[in-house]
Amino acid sequence: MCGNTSSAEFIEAMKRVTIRDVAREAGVSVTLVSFVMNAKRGEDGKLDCPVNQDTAKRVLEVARRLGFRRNLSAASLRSGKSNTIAVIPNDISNKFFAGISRNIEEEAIKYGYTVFFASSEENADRLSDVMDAVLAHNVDGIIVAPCTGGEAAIRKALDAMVPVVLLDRDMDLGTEESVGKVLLNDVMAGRMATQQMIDAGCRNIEMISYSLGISSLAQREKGYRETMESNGLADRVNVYYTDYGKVGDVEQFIKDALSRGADGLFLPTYSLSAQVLSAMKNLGLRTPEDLAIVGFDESDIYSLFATTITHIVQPLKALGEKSVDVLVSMIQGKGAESIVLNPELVPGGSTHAK
Amino acid sequence: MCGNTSSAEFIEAMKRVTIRDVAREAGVSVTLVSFVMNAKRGEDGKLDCPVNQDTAKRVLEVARRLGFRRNLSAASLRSGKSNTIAVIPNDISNKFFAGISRNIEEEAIKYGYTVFFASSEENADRLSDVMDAVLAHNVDGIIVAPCTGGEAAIRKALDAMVPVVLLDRDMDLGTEESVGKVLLNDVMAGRMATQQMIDAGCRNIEMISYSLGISSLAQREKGYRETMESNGLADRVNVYYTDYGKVGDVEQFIKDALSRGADGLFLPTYSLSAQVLSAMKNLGLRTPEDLAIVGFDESDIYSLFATTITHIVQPLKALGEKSVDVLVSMIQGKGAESIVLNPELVPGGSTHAK
DNA sequence: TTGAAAGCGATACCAT
DNA sequence: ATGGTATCGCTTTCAA
Repeated sequence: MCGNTSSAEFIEAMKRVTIRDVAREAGVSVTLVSFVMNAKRGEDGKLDCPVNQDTAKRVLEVARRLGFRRNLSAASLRSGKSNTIAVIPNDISNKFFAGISRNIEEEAIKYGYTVFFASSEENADRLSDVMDAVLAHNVDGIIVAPCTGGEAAIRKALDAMVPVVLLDRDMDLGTEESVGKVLLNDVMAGRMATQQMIDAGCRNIEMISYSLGISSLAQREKGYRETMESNGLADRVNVYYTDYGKVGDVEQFIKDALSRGADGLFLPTYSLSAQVLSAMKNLGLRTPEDLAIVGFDESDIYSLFATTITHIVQPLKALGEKSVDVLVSMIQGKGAESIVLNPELVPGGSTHAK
Repeated sequence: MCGNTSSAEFIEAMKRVTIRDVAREAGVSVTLVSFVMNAKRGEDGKLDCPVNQDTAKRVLEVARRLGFRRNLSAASLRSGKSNTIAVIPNDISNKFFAGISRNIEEEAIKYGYTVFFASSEENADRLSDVMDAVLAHNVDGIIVAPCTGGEAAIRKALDAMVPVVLLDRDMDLGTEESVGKVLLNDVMAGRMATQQMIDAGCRNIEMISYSLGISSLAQREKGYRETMESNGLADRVNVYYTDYGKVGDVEQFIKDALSRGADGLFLPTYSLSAQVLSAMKNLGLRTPEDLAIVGFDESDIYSLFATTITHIVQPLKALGEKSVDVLVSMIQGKGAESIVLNPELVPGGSTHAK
């Protein structure tokens, strides 16, 4: 039951089973046990290490019987690697992250990495603390969706020579060459959304955004502005900035927008889309009759609203996979790549021509 | 700029700064540095360790200048503690977890713990792997929302003497006494939902659930059955089970339910609620006229549907905080507590009396 | 208040 | 194919 411990009173006080215990019990050296425990299985099921297959089998059996579990702290201390990567989204509870986390995890497993998530909660100080924690844990690499003011925190990782991949949000760190990037073509997203409404006959298209100072929002806005300009609608451009987390002022904005003749609205995030749809329902407004709408990210709300809502979707699977690919190749000493992926527009009733 | 390293070519090859480097540079022993680095600040801002305040300040200053960062692998190896707890939700991208993760994190920080998240993705094998990973990382405790068949994985943690708190879902592990629990009063949730529809005049109330075999769903169903029975509607009880992740059969079920006279529907999870609302919209059904509805968990969809939807909300903040409280007290050697919290019903138009 | 030294449990180098 | 042993960076007695 409990290996060579015969008296029940020892069970409670049982110390952790170490590689030495296994070695002694199996009659081999710790070196051998270490080899066996770290060997990956070849496609034939055999262990690909310089150890006799029978010895290996015996070691494995003893380890299982004794309940051996590798102590990663020790391994990491000695080897400097932990086979662990950290993922730090700006907000662990948001839509974008919910959709991408699983893809990241699955891709990481393929490379043999374990993934831990820790949230910065859109707060630079918190990001700094989280960064200290993951660096203290000797992670081999970090995927981060940085929040405003997070430069210093990210530089910590760079100073510690731990590879970093920026996901979803770009950032100027000075030492660009050493940072990987996996981003959405946000300008294109802004263009697609705006053009869709123009094609539907809208002229006075406005936009609501957050005053967060993050690249993705700035780029989506850029796409909106460019498209308005290239369609001769430069003078109709209007962007309203609300605070992240603040609720309520969106309703007033919509009323104002309508009173000045707005006929279309671009919403560059899921949460803004949800707020606006909710406000429109409260105000008894319909889309596209009263206002054309293009939202962002995937959600049940787009199909549940009275009219289905046109929205921009991000290639979450590709974003997740690529961020891991880029990070792993950096861990392996290759250079930092930058990848930009294209969004897609899912047409709905909210941009039907009137 | 870089401490005592004067030549630029050394910067690239700079090894990790250790406690010894700090000790040498500050002219003290490593013991002292260790004391200082681990000291917590008292309320007066002074360090509460047996070290001269001036010496301490000097050490701190040197550590900062050299860019010292504690190696948690070494600390954890030596001390056996990591000041880290792991949270393993059944699905990192689901509604319940999204709402609770922040509360868990904030409560953990109060106790000085770092938290890492890792998802089991509703899969027992995956949970087993994740459990190996977090145990290898020497976490001090684990909060887990177990998936079906996860007993063995959880027992691993128990065997390793790492405290475990079951969140959201109960589970029979044999050795009950050593497992903490923080659960919702799911029976009450089922009762509240059902009673609300009965009060609105419904008689033929049905329920859709998942064939997942998890306690929370079973208990919610129990509450539904009990309430139907105590209202003399035992013969009207009908529960349809769909597969988690499967989409599409809900629409057919609704049609069937209506054809046999159903007038109310209890949806015990968010995802079921979303599926049903979507199906109802496709079918052109209205609530409460065609069917009364009670959904689960908080979401934008409940206010965006043509009629607002009555739903049951869980005390996410309390669930998150309590799970950490219970875990920490277990880490401190106190006994395992079991806590059950009550749900609330948020009334909406979907259960207005007809 | 301070320091010397013994580990914690792996890995990795060097033998054999 | 296998074994001996010196580390990795920190905490933790025990002494001074």
